[in-house]
Amino acid sequence: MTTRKRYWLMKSEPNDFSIDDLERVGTEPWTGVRNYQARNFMRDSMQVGDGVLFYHSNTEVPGIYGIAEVAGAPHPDPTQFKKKSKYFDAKASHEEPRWFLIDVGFVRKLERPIPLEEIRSHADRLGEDFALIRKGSRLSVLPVTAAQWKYLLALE
DNA sequence: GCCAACGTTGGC
DNA sequence: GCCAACGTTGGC
Repeated sequence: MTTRKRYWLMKSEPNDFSIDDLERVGTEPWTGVRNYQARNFMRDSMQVGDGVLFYHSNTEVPGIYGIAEVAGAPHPDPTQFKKKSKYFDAKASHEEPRWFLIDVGFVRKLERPIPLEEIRSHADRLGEDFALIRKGSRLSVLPVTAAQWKYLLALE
């Protein structure tokens, strides 16, 4: 059974992994998410072909910098098993993995980044429940409605 | 670098 | 199950 295309926003610190890095490598396994809500979105709700807004956090001008897509089915995050990784999780096992990820594929960079500040100024149109601008929300993987997707990209 | 907000851990 | 302590996120 197929389900209609969904939309997401995924945050990354550009010092760590930027939209330019994604353009270079083409596809990247989204390792290192250690938040259950974000994991659940990747494990349970994301489907190949879903749209992804690529967001730069912890940077001079935080905002949406590009478009990506879900490029692979969910599978266990290999870094949880690697003792030397900073994402190692002693409570995870191959039999019972705790962390799952999807692969993210490059689509395009935005002609013009959409700064968080500008996104905030459209809060009334985007809705109070939009997790990106909801007070206190720090989710690094979050759902975007089709209407929000369209509205945000119209700002480009 | 600061710090508010939030999530997780662990003692009890 | 409560909640204090701690760690992390991420804007500023």
